[in-house]
Amino acid sequence: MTSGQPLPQDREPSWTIAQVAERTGLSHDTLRYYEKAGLIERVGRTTGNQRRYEAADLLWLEFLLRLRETGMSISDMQHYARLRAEGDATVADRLAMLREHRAELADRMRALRRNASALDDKIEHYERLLDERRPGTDELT
Amino acid sequence: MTSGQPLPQDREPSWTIAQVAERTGLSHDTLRYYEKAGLIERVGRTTGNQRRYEAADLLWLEFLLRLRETGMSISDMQHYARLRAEGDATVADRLAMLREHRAELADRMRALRRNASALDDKIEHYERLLDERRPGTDELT
DNA sequence: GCTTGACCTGGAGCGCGCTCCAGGTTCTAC
DNA sequence: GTAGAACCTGGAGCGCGCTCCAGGTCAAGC
Repeated sequence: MTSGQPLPQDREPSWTIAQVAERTGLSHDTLRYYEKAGLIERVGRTTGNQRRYEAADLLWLEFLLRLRETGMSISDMQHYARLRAEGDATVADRLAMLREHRAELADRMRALRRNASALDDKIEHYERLLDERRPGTDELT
Repeated sequence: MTSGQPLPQDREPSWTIAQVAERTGLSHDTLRYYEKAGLIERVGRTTGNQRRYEAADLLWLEFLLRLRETGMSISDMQHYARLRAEGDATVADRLAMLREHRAELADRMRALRRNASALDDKIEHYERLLDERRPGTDELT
């Protein structure tokens, strides 16, 4: 009867907050803040109340970071996280959120491309302007 | 001797702050804030001290908005505006700033594309998941 | 057992980019 | 000339997304 329950060494691997911070690029404070804000469900603890992140926590964090990097606000991520916590019944709602976010992202990317090419024009303009001002450089070589 | 100096009706067109706000999508407060912050050189005034924006002001504002929309911070825009105010001698510096900004923009756009396609995968995954859960819908029609 | 560094909590503070406010002046239309 | 809308200034306030702090507890190596 020593092997019915998972023994300590059978447990899935877990990471300290410092390791997760290192890996995600988030600070300790930000990780704790995300948990306090409800973006992450309460992370498992040691008997001494220290966080131990598991693989699933890391996957979720990576997804959150993708949302953040594509410009989703904390409050929208909170909304998404709440839906997720409610389980499979909210899959359609989450899909709708992702589709809307994706569409906004497409808009922003279009705008960025437009602005980027306007910047390119300006840069080219400055380059020509500088070339014209130092015409001797070439003639002397 | 009545036509040597530009008469009032010869003046170039100008716009009130409300018209510029309407046109740029910025609020009155933001326009005043940008001027106070040194992003815009002091705009011309009526004798009664009310702002009258001219064509050159609008062009510069549009350029600033392009920098802002591509993620440049106010303090970097202040730096750029200071260089511009110093005149042609700073063209090379401004070009360097624009090139760096453009490179950062390219990086961010690459990251956005990566994240966008990861989002697309997730969206597809949810779509399949929903389809599988309601297999009857098709069979009955 | 002790030391030292990592970790905990609740709550205050901060930098950014505006936004709002009070109290006053100017412009426009009648 | 007057009413009402638009504008002015300096400065306070705000929402966001963290970041820092104080005052403690816990864990790992010696």
